[in-house]
Amino acid sequence: MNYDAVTELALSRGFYFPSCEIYADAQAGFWEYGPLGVALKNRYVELWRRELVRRDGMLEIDGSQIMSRSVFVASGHLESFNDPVVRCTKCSSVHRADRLVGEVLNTIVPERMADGELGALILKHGIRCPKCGGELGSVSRFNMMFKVSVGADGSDAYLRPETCQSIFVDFARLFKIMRCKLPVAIAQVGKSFRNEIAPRQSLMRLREFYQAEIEVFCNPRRLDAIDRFDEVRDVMLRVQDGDTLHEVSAEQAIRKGIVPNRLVAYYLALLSEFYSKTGIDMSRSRFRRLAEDEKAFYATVAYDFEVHTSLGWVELVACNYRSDHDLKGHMLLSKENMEVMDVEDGNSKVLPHVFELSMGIERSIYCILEHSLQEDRENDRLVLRLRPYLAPVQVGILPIVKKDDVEAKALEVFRMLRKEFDVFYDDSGSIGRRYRRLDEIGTPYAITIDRQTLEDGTVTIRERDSMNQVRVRIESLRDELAGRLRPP
RNA sequence: GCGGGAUUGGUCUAGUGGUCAGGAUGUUGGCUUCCCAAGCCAACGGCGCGGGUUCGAAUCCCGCAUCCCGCACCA
Repeated sequence: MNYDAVTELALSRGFYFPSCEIYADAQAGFWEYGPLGVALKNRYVELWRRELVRRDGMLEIDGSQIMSRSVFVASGHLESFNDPVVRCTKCSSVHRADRLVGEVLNTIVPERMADGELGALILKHGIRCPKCGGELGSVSRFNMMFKVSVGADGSDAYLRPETCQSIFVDFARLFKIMRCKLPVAIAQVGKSFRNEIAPRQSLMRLREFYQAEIEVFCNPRRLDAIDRFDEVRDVMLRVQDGDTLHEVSAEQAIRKGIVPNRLVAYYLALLSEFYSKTGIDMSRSRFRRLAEDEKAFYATVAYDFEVHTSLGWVELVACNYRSDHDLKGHMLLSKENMEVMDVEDGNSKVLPHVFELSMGIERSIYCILEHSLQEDRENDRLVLRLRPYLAPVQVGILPIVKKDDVEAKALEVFRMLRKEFDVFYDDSGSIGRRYRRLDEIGTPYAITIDRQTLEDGTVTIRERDSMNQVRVRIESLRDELAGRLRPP
């Protein structure tokens, strides 16, 4: 389906909707999860834990969202998490100063060139507005971090612009107390905050959003020494490099040099296996290798996991090789030693490098919804074909008619199941109407209580996708449902 | 932030100055109904915010906000 259909479903059924919408001063880029959205998100995160955190033996932390100024001095965000811009004094359009200068002078402008220097170059070469030819103003910066003041004296701190900084500042302690050996991965789910200039497309570009991040700390001399690689050597990867889409196994990707080392290939494979279980159509996905000018300021090699939707290609996960950018920065500023021993490398001291998988949860949720929502013309219904283990409401409980004895029995079944499963009891409207309502929110199973139930203690389980029904005994319902709702 | 379009019950929408803002869908209650959006009765619920023009504004003007598209940026 498309963006409009997903948005309409989200608004009308409570997956997500704009924040503070009853007030006129509500700001763009903030959205709330409604009841169904929370449940879907929680199940998504649980699958992420299962397929990545537990599978790989990662450590998970939950850091604070407000972090001290020094963190972002060390990480480079205060310096680099912004773009130099110039505004035209005539038409007031805004341009990237570094790109403009680079284009006109036909050179590459160093990323960290000072604003004054850029301004001087603009003056010296008489660069004017490319749109209207007007005179350009002075170079300024827009930092994307939200500044907050803490305590009575109001000292500066910032809302973290990416969750991973918590992991980096905690690294030395965690490595010691958790008896870590390289390579080790530390994971975190939490909120990040970016003061986007133009938030857009509901869940796709938010100012406050969830990330699930994984930071893999590794010895840069041993990037091919991953014994776990054997588990994924046959996993197929779709890697886009320039104009070429390679569809290869993880093993072939290494042999053909499409992915630089086994460590990167291993984690791309884990990610690929994870996403194939979310219900996203993997034939509409790719790992796109980023060109030099597309990468974040801290990355040396970067792949974006992208999914094609009605909005075009959407970036769900940034996979960045951050080298020792962060640990080195924090080590220099904090004086905390971040070097660790690598016993596998002759007991040498090493400052670990980092490969990260930085996942946008809202974007993932959106893609799952768009790829799962289908119009079933034959049966005149809208069906959200979520994988059963991701569905917000897992089971509908429906008395076939509203009659005392049938209702009583249905309520009995409902009470029996409600603590173990997310069940929804519905006795209003015709049975077909109730099935349709459940289909639209992705409920995989509906249990119907009818007259036969009163006679022989069996109920029907109706499957959302096939609309088929089977009869099972009430006593076996619990096991039956648990089996059907278990992740693969 | 710039340019363009839009904003009417939960959702989709009709309505371009003048009767109680109409419909569809939905929701709630009732009747009917034993397997896939049936029917009947009743009820609920709306003009994004602020200012202006006018005897009178959902409708015209201005400002703001939000949403959508393009540019730019990004998980």
